[in-house]
Amino acid sequence: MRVLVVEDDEDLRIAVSAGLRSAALAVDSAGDIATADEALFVNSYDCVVFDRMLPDGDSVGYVRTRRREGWAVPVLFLTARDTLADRVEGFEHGGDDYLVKPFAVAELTARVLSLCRRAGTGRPPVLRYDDVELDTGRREVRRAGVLLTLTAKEFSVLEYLISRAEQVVSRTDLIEHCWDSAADPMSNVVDVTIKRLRTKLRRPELVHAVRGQGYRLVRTAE
Amino acid sequence: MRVLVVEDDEDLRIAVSAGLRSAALAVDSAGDIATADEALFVNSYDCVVFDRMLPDGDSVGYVRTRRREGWAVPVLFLTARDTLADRVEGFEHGGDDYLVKPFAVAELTARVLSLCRRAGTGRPPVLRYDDVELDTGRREVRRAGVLLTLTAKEFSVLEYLISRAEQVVSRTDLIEHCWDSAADPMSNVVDVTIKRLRTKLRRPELVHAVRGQGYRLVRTAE
DNA sequence: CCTCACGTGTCATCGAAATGTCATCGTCGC
DNA sequence: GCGACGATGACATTTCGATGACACGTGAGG
Repeated sequence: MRVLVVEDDEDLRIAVSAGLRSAALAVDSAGDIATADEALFVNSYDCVVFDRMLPDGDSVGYVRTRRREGWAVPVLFLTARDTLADRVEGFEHGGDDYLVKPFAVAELTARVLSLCRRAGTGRPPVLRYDDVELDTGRREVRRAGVLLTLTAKEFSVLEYLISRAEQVVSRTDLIEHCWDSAADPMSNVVDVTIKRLRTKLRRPELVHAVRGQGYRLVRTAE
Repeated sequence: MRVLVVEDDEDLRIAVSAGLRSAALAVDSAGDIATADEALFVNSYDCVVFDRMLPDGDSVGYVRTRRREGWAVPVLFLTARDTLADRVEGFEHGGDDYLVKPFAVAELTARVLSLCRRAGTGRPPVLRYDDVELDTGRREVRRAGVLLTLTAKEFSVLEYLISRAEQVVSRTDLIEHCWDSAADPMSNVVDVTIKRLRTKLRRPELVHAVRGQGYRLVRTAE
């Protein structure tokens, strides 16, 4: 799960990013609409957190424009109390949410996670593949009923793999969805993470390497 | 994102193309099915906008034919109100959409973007030829239902052959599509790969050599 | 403030699998 | 039967994933 945070106040941006990261999300951030627009163009995000007022304009207007083009990524707006009134403008449509400043980072995190989940349009909160169960809400993984302790990255990678069950997922896909833009696409982080995941799953064949293409989950009946 | 617009009315074609370009899409256009077919052959598009009636035929028929070959690019049809009735023919299947003339360009743009996105999320296509099934998402190939383990090159070559089913494909074509530019066009890599592919398919006659021309898939009516 | 545990990323190495090269053989069309 | 071209098997090379060791940063707790 990858999130973009757009907020001009640097302290707040850092705090929010840190909070989201601790929930196993990959976070990029921007300080204004122009930078955000660029990031949105280059990467794909599961959710965007927009401060309402930014140095180069009102983010609601920006989002509304993008929506007309068919853009559908869920957005959470951060509003100052005095701008609260015009929330009825309807920007909470399209599965969006808002939060009034000041707010608890934990609260924001919960909402962002909920938005990400909702984006999967009816995607069940507990993903399953073979004897693996991944509870997106509790952030728990069980294999054959046994609870495993996965790290944030491992969880995130497994979640993505399950959501694309049986399909081949390239390293690039994984880097784009589970790491933020600071990640080096040339390194073998993905390999290493997969290896650690395999070890913890205690069933290495489950995550199958497709030479030159990436990885895919396979039922081990083969 | 790259889109092909097929429309015989030049004014409309220009208007539509301009609208789509303003949404940051790369747009090519054609005035009839023949030209469109050529463009589709040469390039790959994320979406195609087809006028329903074209000087050289009904585009629905064309699309249906291509679909049978496993072609899966999403299509949006532009229909005149009086042909609307037969939309129930079912051409909106396979992730397709239609729009009744006259329409707002903004509306069209939104739908095209939505189709492009959906294409990304939807299941990747399964190509078929005779008793050979090639699942591009899982990177699996089955013959007569039996799962085969092909290498990346073999897969890529087979994919290309199926996408050009029954057509003669020259070695040069194959080198250009399945190898990177470092490949030596004088070597016999292609021959060797074809040989390995034949062996794994356990039905050598399927990939038929056309002396001096290249290779083609043939149904073994023998 | 120090230390320790943990998450995460980097690197070097190893070995298997994939790919390419080459020499030789077979066969198709004239 | 001849010659060109494709088929084939053996062998060489390259590529890529797996793996273990290690490095760095951070946060909790003493």
